[in-house]
Amino acid sequence: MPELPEVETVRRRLHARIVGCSIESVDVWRTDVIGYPKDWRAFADLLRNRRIRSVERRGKYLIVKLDDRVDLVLHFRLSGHLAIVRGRARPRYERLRLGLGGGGALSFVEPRALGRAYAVSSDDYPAALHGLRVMGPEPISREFDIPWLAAKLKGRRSAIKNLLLDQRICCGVGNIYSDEALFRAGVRPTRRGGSLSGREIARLVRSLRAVLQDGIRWCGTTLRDRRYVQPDGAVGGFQRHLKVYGREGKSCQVCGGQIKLVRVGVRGTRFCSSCQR
DNA sequence: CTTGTGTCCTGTAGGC
DNA sequence: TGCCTACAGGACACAA
Repeated sequence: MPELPEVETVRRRLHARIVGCSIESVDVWRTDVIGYPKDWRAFADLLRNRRIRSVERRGKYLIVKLDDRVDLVLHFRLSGHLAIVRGRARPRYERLRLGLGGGGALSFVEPRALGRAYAVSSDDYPAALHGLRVMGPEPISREFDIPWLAAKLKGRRSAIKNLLLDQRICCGVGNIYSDEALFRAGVRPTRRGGSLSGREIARLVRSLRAVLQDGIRWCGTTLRDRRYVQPDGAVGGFQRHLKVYGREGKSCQVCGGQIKLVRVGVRGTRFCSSCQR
């Protein structure tokens, strides 16, 4: 499940590989992964014969900037990834393919077909990508600071875990990094957002930054199901550094207690009941 | 405004 | 062995 560190890793790899290439062909194998425009032919027409100028990221969205102020925006949801491929062979679950010339192509692979691709001009953003418009600041930026998070948590009765997953509050964070950040901060995922002390909020801001930066440093988290791989097929390395996610029933590396699995809202949530209060 | 629930989708894991 | 069901997850629509 690509979260901020995974999408950022993909962004860096892709930037080095595809900037300057032109999109020579667009093949849409499954039309329901096209989020905007509604008509997949219009989507293809917007992208064809445009040159790739840069690859950027906002939260979990990957933004490929093209000529003439047209962007290709991708969201991988749970199981999507990109593959740089050569030749005519199609990866399993390829939903969209951009031919880049010289036999190379960028392939959008999405087994569950929940991920989406959008072709938007700058005017289209509000209509096409509401989530992007209301998204909060990047948690690894200066804008995401203690007063800002404190204001967002104030008076909130929802579990802090759910608030961290809210992209308007904490963009780029998903199930893995929210559990890891809460562990590092020593805060129980079930705590009501409004109940956190100033000290706890400060720890949480630091923990979120640190865990996301570590995730980027290790090129993301690839679990057994390989839902996230880099465009060249390489796996990430942060799974070796997870303290709670996927470790339910195992012992806490800090206190030796047993890592618990509970449900917070609809999400499976892992925590250590003695380290996190 | 906030909070909770249902929907999308399909491979995988579990029960029998 | 094989069928069936439940589940995972992020974003969003919608109800209360």
